[in-house]
Amino acid sequence: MPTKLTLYNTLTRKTEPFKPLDPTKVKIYTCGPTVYSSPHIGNFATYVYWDLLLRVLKFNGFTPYRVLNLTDVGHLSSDADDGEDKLEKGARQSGKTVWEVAKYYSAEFLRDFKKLNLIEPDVIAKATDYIPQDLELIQKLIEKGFTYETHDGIYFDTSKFPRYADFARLDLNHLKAGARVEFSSEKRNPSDFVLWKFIQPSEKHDMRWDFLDRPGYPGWHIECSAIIHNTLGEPIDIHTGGIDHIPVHHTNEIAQSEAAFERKLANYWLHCNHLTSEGQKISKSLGNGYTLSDLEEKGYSPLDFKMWVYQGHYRSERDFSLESLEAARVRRLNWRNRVARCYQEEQQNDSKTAEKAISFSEIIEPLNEDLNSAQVFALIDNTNYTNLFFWQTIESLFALGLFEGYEQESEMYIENFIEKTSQLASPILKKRAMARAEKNYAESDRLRDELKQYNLTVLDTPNGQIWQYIK
RNA sequence: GGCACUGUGGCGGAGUGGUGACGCAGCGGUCUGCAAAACCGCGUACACCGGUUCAAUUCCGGUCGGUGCCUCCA
Repeated sequence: MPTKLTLYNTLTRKTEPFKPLDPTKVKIYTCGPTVYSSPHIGNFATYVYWDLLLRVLKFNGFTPYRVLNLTDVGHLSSDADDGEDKLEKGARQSGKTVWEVAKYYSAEFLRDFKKLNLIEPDVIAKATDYIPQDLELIQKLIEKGFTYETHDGIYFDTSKFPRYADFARLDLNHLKAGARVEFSSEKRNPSDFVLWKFIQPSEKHDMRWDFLDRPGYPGWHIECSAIIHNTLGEPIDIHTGGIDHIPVHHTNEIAQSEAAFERKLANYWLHCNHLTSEGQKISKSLGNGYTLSDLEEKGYSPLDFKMWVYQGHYRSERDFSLESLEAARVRRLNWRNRVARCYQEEQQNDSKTAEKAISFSEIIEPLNEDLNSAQVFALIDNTNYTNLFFWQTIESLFALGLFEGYEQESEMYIENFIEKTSQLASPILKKRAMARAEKNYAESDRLRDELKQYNLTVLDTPNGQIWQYIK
């Protein structure tokens, strides 16, 4: 009996059985990055986790349909007084236009997304492509009386939405006592947030759109509600994001969407925890945190990082270090070599049975319990008898590049890498077998060295030679 | 100040009311031209103090430590 998928739902704070509205189209929305700087490993950890969610959904027979947004406008860099958004700031610092900055970092994000072997979203929605939809939504909220206007923008009045505090279980009274929070005097409630920001005549803001006969730009939260409404439609099945989004962004998103459309926004809310890096919080504003390119320069594949991510649970606090990445790298290398070994064994005797291999229901069981990849990895390591089919299944779930090779120059994954490697190695292995038969060990060792240029070595097993990857 | 999370061997990291997974690192053995792999074996790790219980790492309370959010962030 296969197990049923259960997921931890922030909405109820419980692990619940997953029941989609429509199994043939499971509607998923993922809060994407703000494209104003290079994404770091902490950012990517989340997309790595949600990639597993997609693959586990597929494994359970569902068909996910997933929208990811790219925030290329409108997030303020600091307090409301400042009024400068992060993209504009990035542009000013680099001497580029905001549009160029957004384009540059979007491309970088998508490139790294690919490097991690992540399933491409069905829709990638740029915030700037949804301004009319934002305004439509804001107009609706204005008409319904959820908003008020101040000199600097249109605000959502959170007191008009009684369920406002429910999602994050906020204590709104104590929010007021916050030590670090300063309130705009024009705001009616501390938790009120801006839907649309007016650009003051003295302000420089390259990205601008007219609304109510004045130039302005969207607030931080509106795009997600507008994009969901126009690409998926409420309610959606799963909304994912980082844990930091619970008290503000997602709380506000729910308020906007549910006030406007009077339907539940999402049935399941999944939040992953944050990474720290070598003991320190990773933050864009602090400017710390490795990028995937940093790791590549140190000789690690993006997929080594992926291995590292899946060794832990998405809701745990994780601390990244190069030392633990090295452990993940070696583990992944060992897996790739096990795959290579299976390949060579099955080449030799075409029907190798893996009667002691673990069953697929054993693999899926921990994954179905709120995506416990770490436990599956332990099962995999405990399984001595595997075959190629087994590893293909593992690869379909984790996409760790066990069958592929990565070419640094072209930044492409090479398919059929094992076959190609085998073709390279087999003539050398043949010569070496002859040399060993003649006890010509000098020649045998020379041939072993020759394999190094292909990043390979050779093992002498009781059943003959087997090539293996060195790194 | 408010809210939440967390403390497992050298480094990571699952999990459970009743012999403490797994990876990396380390050690011993079998095997081996060498090497490696493979296989077998090896570590007295569950912060501390109470409580509940026949039994707690697992539940409850407290202490100490760490972290996150409440401000843009995944």
